[in-house]
Amino acid sequence: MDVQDPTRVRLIQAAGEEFAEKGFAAARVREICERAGANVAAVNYHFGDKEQLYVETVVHVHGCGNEEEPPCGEDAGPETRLRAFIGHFLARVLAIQDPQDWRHRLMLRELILPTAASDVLVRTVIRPKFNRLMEILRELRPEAEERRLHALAFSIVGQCMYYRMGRPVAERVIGSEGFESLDLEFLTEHISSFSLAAIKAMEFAPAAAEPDPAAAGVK
Amino acid sequence: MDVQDPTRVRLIQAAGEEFAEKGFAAARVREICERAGANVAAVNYHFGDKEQLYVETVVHVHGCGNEEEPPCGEDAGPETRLRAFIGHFLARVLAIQDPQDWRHRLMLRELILPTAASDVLVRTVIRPKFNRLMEILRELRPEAEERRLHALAFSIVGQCMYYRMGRPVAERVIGSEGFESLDLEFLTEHISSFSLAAIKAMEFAPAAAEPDPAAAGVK
DNA sequence: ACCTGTTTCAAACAGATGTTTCAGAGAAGT
DNA sequence: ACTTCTCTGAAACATCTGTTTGAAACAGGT
Repeated sequence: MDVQDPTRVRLIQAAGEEFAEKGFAAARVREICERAGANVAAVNYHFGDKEQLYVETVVHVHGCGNEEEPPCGEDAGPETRLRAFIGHFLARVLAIQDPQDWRHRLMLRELILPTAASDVLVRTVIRPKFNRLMEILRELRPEAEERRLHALAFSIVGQCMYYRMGRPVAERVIGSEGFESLDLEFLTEHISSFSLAAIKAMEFAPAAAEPDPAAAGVK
Repeated sequence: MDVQDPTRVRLIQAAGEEFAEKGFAAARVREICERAGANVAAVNYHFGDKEQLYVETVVHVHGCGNEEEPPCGEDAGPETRLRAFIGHFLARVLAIQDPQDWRHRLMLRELILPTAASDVLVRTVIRPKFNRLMEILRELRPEAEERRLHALAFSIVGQCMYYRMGRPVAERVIGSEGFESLDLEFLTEHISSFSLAAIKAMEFAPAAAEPDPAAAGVK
């Protein structure tokens, strides 16, 4: 938030912090303008109204969100690529603790309480990333039907995302020192091993073709 | 929201819906009072102000949240109990689509954006449930260290919770018809099998390369 | 110097929002 | 009937919120 930046980008910066912290409804344009060192009228002059500022702020996140690409070549095997995917995903998820990084917190809000702006987000950022994951899974289990692949992908994404969404409560449940010990390296290894073990060992029962009626599978 | 209910409980009911839908900041007391069929002054008369109404509403959720218990006896094996746990958890998670059921949506907001009210929630509802899961996992893999058990528990909880938190974006990514096909029965089976396969097959490497000590002894 | 289009600023505006006030209805006890 | 207490109702209040206005500052071109 340099002073010499044009007002427009200072506004987006300040708006990002404010929206990420308080959400759209609770954010105040006066506070945003104060943070940006601009006049109250600046928002309406540059963006029309509060809502359009919000949309442009969310959209701006995507532009900065695509920068990093998976640090793993396409030629590697599916296992390696899945590990890289999870590590990359987790790294961004856990970076949320950085108070400077309002982009992820804003993104999180968008994901849970979606507005019109999140359509763009899904199309440009999330769906491509999701499709890449689906490709890896398809390589690992080519015989799995589409629905099963979706569930597999969500199982992996869900494990990672939980450390973003569930962080406040998880920290209170197991204590903050216990939570701190779950660092990036350990979690990457854990979720990768957990998921790969499951993917490789799982039997995809079509539905009724199981002889044992459910719980008897204890061994 | 019966008309003959006392104003106080009608207010909490209406406030729950409103808060769950729009969040604390965006919720309007006039709207709440209108839904409750009460006067605008009712909120301040019965609860003091908007914030205390919010606290009492959240607290009220916990009272109603404990009602249901796991539908599975304690004498069953850990695998059966884990399946029951996941099924029970998922059932509540997926019930969020019920527009009548504002409690879970409100709870979700509390978990992500925790206020003072969520301390009570963690202590009375979440931690007991989490501990029950930890017991099951300890039975399945008694040799696992505490940190690993936490990660395992979060992997399971994360998979389930994703269908609550990530629902909006997941629906847009794979299409609503694809999402609909992931019903309670299928997801319970999937997450249970996925997690059990992982728990049984996973090798808990402390860090360095273990030759093959206790980990392989499951199968 | 003059015009022109752009940007900033202080002030004000209209509407919404949480809250308060106060008169009075209703019930219960004496 | 009288008091007392609890609760409701309509209106008003003070403040906050997003937005607009019109003048002024600024930069660039002619």
